[in-house]
Amino acid sequence: MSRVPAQAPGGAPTIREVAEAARVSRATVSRAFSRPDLLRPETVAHVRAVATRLGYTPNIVARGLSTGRYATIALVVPDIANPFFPPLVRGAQRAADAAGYGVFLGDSDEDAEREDSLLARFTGQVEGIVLASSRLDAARVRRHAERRPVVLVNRDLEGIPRVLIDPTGGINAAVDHLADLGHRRIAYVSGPHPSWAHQQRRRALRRAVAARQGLELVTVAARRPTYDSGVACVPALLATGVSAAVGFDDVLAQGLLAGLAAAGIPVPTHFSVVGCDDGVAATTAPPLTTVSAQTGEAGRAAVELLLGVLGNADVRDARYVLDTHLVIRSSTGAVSASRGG
Amino acid sequence: MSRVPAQAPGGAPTIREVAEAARVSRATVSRAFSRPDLLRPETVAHVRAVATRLGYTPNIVARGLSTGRYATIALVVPDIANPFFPPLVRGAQRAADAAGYGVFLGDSDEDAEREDSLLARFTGQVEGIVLASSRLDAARVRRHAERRPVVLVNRDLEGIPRVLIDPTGGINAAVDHLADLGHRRIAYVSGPHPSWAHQQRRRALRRAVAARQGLELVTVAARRPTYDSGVACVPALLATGVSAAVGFDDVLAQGLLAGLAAAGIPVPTHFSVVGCDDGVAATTAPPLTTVSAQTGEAGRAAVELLLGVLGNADVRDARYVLDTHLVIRSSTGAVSASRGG
DNA sequence: TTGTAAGCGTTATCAC
DNA sequence: GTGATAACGCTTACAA
Repeated sequence: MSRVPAQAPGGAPTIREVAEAARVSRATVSRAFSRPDLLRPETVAHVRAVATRLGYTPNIVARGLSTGRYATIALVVPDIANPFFPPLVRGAQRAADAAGYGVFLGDSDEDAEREDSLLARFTGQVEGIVLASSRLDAARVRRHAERRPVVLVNRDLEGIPRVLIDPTGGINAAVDHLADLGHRRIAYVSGPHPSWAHQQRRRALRRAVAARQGLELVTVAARRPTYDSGVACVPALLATGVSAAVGFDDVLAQGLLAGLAAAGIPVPTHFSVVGCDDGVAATTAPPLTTVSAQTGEAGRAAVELLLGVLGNADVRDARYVLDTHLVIRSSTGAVSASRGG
Repeated sequence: MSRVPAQAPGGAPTIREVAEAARVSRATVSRAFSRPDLLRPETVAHVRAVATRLGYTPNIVARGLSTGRYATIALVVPDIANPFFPPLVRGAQRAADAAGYGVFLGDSDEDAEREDSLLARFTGQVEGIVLASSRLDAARVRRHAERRPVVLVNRDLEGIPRVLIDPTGGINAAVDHLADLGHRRIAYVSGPHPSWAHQQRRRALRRAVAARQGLELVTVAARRPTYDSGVACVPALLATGVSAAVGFDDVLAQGLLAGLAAAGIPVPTHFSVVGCDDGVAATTAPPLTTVSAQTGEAGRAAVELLLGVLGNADVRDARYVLDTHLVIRSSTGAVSASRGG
């Protein structure tokens, strides 16, 4: 067989060349890297020296083919351009890197079919998969989880390890905060209905409001969790007569801020807005009071959970819950006379 | 030898099992997928049917080991959390996916050493590399380019294919725009000195200002291209007595906006701000007038260039230049009486 | 402690 | 048109 050498340009040296140069067998070279404890120290030193001189690095792909350990995981997100994900991706990639793992990134573009085909493709070449805010139905997620270890982020499926961002703490604090400021009627500007995060946030809000005397919650449906959609929601929001709103996420809340400004309603003196995620909240105008989530930590935790599964740790049904807290900035204030709840 | 099977959970079928079930040789199964034109149509159909029944998919890693074609590229960025990169990553991943390639993502965390080690790791398992806004010195970039095909984004090294975002068009338009509004003295709030993008923007600004009568450019050094740094720059910016500023990027410009607001300077009536990139410009308050770059397109183009190189297209010294244009929003206005240039 | 050789799943060469 | 078989680069029983 004579094909294009795998390491085409530069022709990276193989284990065989190192073996010949060091006058040992290929097995010995292999062991000098993967099981040095089995070799005489001098042998290890000698082989390593020769390898370095030749610029040899073990070929991870070939090793993977032999051992089944590809040292690679996949991370699939619905939309890397959504500010929620970059910190998560960063945390995940960093944790993987620290463990010597490479990360395949997949962007499903919010599309279940696309996500499905990305996963099908990855299955053959990764050891495990982190699925963040999956758009797949439970059955399909489980199907993939049968073929490869899967860790979910913000999706709660029994039997599949998952890291969940629990909005309860932050939402409770937000409702307390708004109540303290004198708000009585509060709106939730909703997220995408099938989203786990949306379900959780809505439920947490309902409970928080129900637990406090004299508060009322109304829901305003946003078309999509985008800035533009937030802007567009403002008339409907104002029509409800509330004096404060909690947005599904920061981006939506930022749109609310812009729409309110356009409508001539000053924030926070005449209307209060709370965001979620703390992704862009620090840089809005005014800076958003928001339910802060540890997004990067979620990415990190998901990867560590996955590595745990791969290392046979019995975390089959792990459920790692990250809590949230309220960060008070400048988009919330005392209820005004004109719009008191 | 009896090790953990490569496709551990679920045990994906191999080419051998399909061959046996279909009563043909492994070679025939292989050809049914990679060179169906060499087989009788009925054979192809039969093999494919059996494969489907068994749930067989060719193992990309094994194929890669045999052919040297891993169907995988690497994309390395300095900081995925910087809003400039997510659209680029998205464009790149999409283009790669369309060509059947997987994307390894690396985040160098703005650190050259880290970037170096990421690249060392990727070299053995990818066909080529896209290096966006590399923090590596030219020598090191070239060293990597010797081992694997590399395409650069926003870095201009002769002999290495690159896609460049040329700020000239947008900057010229921005200077015209500001001049038309009556501004005479304009500040450039600078980016990181070693950055190619910064060098280009500064040079384009200098030229644009020099080409027009009665304009003057001053430079204000930002510590880093961040929101906070933009806020912190405002006193120095105001001390220069200019009436308008162009920020290195949108994030920095957004900080300027916030700092100006905090200083009680209304934008755009008393001060004008222009950003760069058009990453977050549409959602600032007020919405930023900005030099819009086709970030996603840059990612797409880089990948296609790389795939071209891999397909032996002779683009060794390709230099793909994307131009920019000015998007006028609400952060620029006529110079005020009090701060006229 | 080290070497031999089989095998990971695929493709390419060469027969038939 | 299809089948043997060696090879891709590496790891790992098993022997020595």
